[in-house]
Amino acid sequence: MTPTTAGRPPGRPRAGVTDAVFAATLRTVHEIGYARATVDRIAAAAGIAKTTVYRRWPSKGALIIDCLLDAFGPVPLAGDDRDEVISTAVRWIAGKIGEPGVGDAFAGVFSDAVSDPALRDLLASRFQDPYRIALQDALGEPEHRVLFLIDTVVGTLLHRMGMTGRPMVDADVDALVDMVRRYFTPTAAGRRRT
Amino acid sequence: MTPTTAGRPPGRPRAGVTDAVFAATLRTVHEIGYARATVDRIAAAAGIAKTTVYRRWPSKGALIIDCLLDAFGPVPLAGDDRDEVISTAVRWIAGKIGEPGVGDAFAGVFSDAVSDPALRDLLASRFQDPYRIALQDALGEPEHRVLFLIDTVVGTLLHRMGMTGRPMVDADVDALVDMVRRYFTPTAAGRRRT
DNA sequence: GGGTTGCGCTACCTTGAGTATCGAAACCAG
DNA sequence: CTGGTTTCGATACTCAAGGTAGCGCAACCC
Repeated sequence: MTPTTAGRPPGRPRAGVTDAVFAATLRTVHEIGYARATVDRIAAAAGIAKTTVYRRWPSKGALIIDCLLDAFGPVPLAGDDRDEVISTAVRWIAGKIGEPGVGDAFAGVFSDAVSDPALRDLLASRFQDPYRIALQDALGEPEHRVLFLIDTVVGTLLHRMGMTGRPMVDADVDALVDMVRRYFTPTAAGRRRT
Repeated sequence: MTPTTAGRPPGRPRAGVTDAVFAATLRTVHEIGYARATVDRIAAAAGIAKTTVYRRWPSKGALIIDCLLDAFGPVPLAGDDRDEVISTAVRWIAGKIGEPGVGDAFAGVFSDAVSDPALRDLLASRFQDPYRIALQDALGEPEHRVLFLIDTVVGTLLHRMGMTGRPMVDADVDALVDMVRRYFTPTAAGRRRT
């Protein structure tokens, strides 16, 4: 969507602030934690007014979800077989959650979503579903198996993040990869190496 | 501590309200969700004043943790081998989380703990540690392995609870048991049955 | 310059956690 | 029965944060 395309609407054009807001969100969450990262502070960190944030996103949760979508991007589905696809995907999400601010923000929205059905729906439809569908296609697994895989991997990573405040260390990520690989690749029990 | 033991202190004795408060907590959380289950409402459901709750527990989080400790009780560690001990323990916690109100309350405190370091410490020391130590003893595994086991099992169950609002169905609990059993009982890859 | 829309600012509403205060109630000792 | 001590319930309050409303001004097009 270049600025000159398809009949620009009248009036003052919107300032391009989304990138600045996303960056400010992750930075603020990383520095002072999710709870203290209020919309006010995030807006201030981005150099704009709180009201401008609420003109773009209907709620704090929606902002964080969009921020996470931007931070995560599409899931890499590289690999010759399911074994490798799963390993790659698990390591990818573990790495993303380990990036400064991302894990905290993820755990934070998830937390808020627990007791906010509207946010839960948003999280499921806008965030989880795209990855779920991509994984179903790549793995040829039914929906409930992929949902179980996501519960396992994301749940484990978030639980560690939530209980310790830090992302999972590499050695435990290796263990996680190993565990889900063994379970989802029936014949992989014997071939321990890539 | 019977009432007549060891020099009762002067003044009006405390009313025995903890059981009523625990019951009211689970009931309220189950009926209207964690976020709307305010301390005010819980107190009202228990038939006492909010101030009385705060005389017993220093924060809402502390109340919920005590309530969960009461609801969970000690982990059953039955079974002849590690394989069975793990299965029993996993099914036990899955069942507890499935009880009305318990899973919601658990997911709720966990959520709050994510961005509240004090509550996180409380959750780790008062709730997780006793079970972790009991499992270390029963399984003869080092601390980091048991922590990984807990992350996996609890994380998966809470993620499902958080994303769907409902506890995990039995078939998926079976899958979870299967997965962690395979990983934590190296020789179990061959003997698929109990 | 006129029309239209976005921005920053300030003030505000609401909810919920947690605190302070005060009178009344419950217990014991004498 | 009275006094001392502690707890209870009720009310009122503070504080933080999500979210909203309104206003003056800025930026764009014609």
